[in-house]
Amino acid sequence: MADDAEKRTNSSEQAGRDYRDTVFLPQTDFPMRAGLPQKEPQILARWEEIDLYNTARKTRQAAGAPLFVLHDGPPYANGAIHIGHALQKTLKDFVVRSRFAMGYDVDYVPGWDCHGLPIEWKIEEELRGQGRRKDGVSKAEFREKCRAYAGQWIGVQKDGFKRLGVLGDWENRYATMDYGSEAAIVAEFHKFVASGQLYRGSKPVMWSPVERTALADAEVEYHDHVSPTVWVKFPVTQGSDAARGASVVIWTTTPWTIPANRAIAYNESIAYGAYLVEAMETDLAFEPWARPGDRLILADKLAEEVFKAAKVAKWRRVETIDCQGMVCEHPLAALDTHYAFSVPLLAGDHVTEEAGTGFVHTAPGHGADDYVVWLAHGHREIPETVDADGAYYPHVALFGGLKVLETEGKKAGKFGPANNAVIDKLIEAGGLLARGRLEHSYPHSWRSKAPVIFRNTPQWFIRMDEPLDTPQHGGRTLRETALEAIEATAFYPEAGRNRIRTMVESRPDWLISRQRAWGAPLAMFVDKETNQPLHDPDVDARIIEAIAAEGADAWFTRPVTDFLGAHDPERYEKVEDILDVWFDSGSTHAFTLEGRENTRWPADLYLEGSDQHRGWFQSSLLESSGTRGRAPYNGVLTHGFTMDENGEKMSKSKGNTVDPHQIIRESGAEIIRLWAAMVDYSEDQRIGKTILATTSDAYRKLRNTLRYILGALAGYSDQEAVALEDMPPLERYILHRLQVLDGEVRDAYAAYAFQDVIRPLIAFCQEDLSALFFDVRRDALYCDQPSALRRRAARTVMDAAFERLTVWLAPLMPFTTEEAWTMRFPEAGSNALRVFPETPTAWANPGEAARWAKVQAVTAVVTGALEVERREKRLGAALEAAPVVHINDPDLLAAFDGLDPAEVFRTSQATLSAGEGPAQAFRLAETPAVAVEPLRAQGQKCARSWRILPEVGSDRRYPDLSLRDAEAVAAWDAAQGGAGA
RNA sequence: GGGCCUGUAGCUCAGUUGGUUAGAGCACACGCCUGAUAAGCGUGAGGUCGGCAGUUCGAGUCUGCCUGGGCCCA
Repeated sequence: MADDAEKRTNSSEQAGRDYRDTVFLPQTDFPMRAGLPQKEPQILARWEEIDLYNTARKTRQAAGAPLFVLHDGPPYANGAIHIGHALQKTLKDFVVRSRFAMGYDVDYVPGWDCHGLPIEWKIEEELRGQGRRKDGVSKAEFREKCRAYAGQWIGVQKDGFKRLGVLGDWENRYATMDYGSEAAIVAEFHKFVASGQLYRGSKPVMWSPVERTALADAEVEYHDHVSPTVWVKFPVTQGSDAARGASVVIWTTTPWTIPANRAIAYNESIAYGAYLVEAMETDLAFEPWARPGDRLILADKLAEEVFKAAKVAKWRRVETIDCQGMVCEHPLAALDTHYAFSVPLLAGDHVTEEAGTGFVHTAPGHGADDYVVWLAHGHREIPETVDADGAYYPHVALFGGLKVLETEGKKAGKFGPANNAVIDKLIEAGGLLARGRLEHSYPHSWRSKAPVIFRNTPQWFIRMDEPLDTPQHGGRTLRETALEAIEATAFYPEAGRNRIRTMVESRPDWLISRQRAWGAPLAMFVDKETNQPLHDPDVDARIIEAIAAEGADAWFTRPVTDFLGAHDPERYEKVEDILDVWFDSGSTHAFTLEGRENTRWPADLYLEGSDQHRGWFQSSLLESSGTRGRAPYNGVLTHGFTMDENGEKMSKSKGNTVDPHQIIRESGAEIIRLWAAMVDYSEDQRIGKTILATTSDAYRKLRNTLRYILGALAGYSDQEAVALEDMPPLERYILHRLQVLDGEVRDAYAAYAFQDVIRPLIAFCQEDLSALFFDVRRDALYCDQPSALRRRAARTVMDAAFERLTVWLAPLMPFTTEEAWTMRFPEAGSNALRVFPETPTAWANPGEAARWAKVQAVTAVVTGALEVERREKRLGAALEAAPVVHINDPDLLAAFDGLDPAEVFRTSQATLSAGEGPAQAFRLAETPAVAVEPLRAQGQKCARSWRILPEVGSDRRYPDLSLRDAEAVAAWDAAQGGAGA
């Protein structure tokens, strides 16, 4: 308070004139508050107007720039964009814009995945809503509805992506449902047919009775589900003496598969024994199915558990059992001769003794392991027991027509009567030992959420392990080709290589057929006599031509004679299955990187979420390896998933989702972009309120730095520029920092390490510019004459910093840098078209860097000393101080050669002194050679610069100014026509 | 249940081949400034480096186990 009063008195005594007008304060229209939600759409409109993407391409092409191809992984055209989309498209845009800035011609065609079950399901839902049954709608109409639905979402998503500032060839976006794409996909399929990589197999596949379709692994999700469990006795008919008269007990959660049973699997490393039931539990509410005297064969480790379930109170192990060569009869054999076949015991490693009985009921048509072990023992016949609706075929004795799952109405997805019917018959036949219920993880359809079953179906597969006799393959199998391609690909991060390799090494043949409507067809004919696909290039050409003209519908609606030509229609079966959507997306490279201008196959980069190791990276790899003998990409970059603020997965039910539209509405797309730039995208990232607030703070720091530079550069032109050799040390240091950053920024962008761009740049703005350069140079910028070398040098360096910051940050923050650039250079064209400017190597100056490290160390002691004075209320502003700084280290002292210590310390005056300094002087442990006496500045306060100097008053024209300020005002007054005090 | 990845201050991240009291920016608290002002400068507080055990003279860094989280599969 006393100080304030004193200051007022001082200034009022000398208040001859208000010098404010003569001070060169920062001047700019660049607002401190961004107003991004309003401003971004204006900038987008401007980009649209100048056709930024194509202009950039043409400019680069005219300059003979090298090509960079980023091939877009197609999002599914269903639903609004979520934060995961936003992250991914933003990262892609970082790549596109940074490659443009590095001088490349960048090809980026956004695309959409359109076919498939989720859209079919939506349309079915829509039809149900209208009270129409799917059967009452023609396939053509159904597909038309799917097409319209996908088209609508492409529009919505495209708008969302463009709003994020994503640059690309939106006009020529690709879609897997475009007629040309469908034709290309089918042409790719024909290549597999022609090279003999396709075969028709019979295999139990995941089947959804509710949707009447086979499901890919990716279409299945696991949920807890309560199933009935049964322990079933299979009487032994062949085996050791101990085994005969006993029953092998199996345990299953799918009683309905018992009619399909053909074998029992056991494990040779499990110990089995024959057990005699001696007594049952008493006081049971029901009559148990086991009886004293029963002889049961079980894994020793599991016997107790089984007896508990069967309510057996007392039992005795009779003998060790060797399962090899044992044969049983089917538990329903007594009820119907249909089941009068032998049930062999087969050894299999998949059998464990963790739960059950140590024996696995084996129905080759209803389980993957069952199928494998069945084939491994030389069997070929796979019984077909259940139809597409999940009902037993009529030929299945005792159960014909019964449904495993309900498929219609409210009970759709619930168990049908099959389970209970089988259990009842088992009881009747005396084959049931015990029953129960179990909650376990069970496969469900990703779409309908209904349980799925394993069902034996004829399907089309691409072989993984057949040696291929084509020029590209040279006898290698598809698996070998793909594995070699993985080794030839760059992975960011490197761990992705191992991940996809493991999957490709162990994956089964590629099941590509689906019994659905909305997709590209397996457009081929099969010879009914040989069961082989028809190979006729003319037929294929007619198919492709028709699909290219009319879409996939042509295959389904045109008469077969249109395609077959001279071939006998009676002899050929037309395949009406459609292709797995992964085959579609795996073929995008074929119709996006080939047959277009100014692009190249293979792509430089595929960039997707880490889930796509199983998905698009792999489907593209297999498709391309099968047809072209290598991957369609040279590099693969993966990002993690976006979690909530606590690192937990987002879900609508948890209510922890973050909506990109809301962020855009409240803060702007730039904030999403900056967030994406600052996090480690290769791992899972987090987003939420706190994190977005932190991001906005970082944004403000960058924005204010640009704003201050813009303000300080008001009226700057190149004529003012100072040559490097005339620069003061501080400016040389800043130029050195720019030179270092130039290399760091280029390297980081080249390696897609956006964090390594933004982190150093934020630190540079904070530490070097704001806290050092701007703070030290404020006095010169505000008060030196425009002609003063010091001020001109500072502005020259600010110009260099502005030129670089705006372009280095442009790929990450295109909106703000565009705003700043056009604010300063309205006629210079879009900032987004600029290339990283060369930064002279002559700017590199490690000597200055070393000097300023020392200067900063000394400054820290000075500020420490002043801080103590402030705390003691002896000092306010640093300009009130005139510290005496004792430096007992010649090296540290020499760092101040050519520097004005008062300017560096931002005090009014300062004195450097060699030597140890008085004992009571302020010291810091880190810099023991420096001792500071924080004296008050003597003299009068300059009314213009506010520095306190003894010289104030010595220019009689301006008695309240320092000499420098007096000269500056004199020049100012002269320029204004002599007006003065 | 299996494969891969991951857990350093409130937030985002650094921490080279294991080596002195674990760093930065932001946020926070306090102070200064009031000519970058819904700004700027400074000072400070804040971490048993997910946990346990081991290897080592020495571990955030290496090994094993456990635990939380994620992706993919079963």
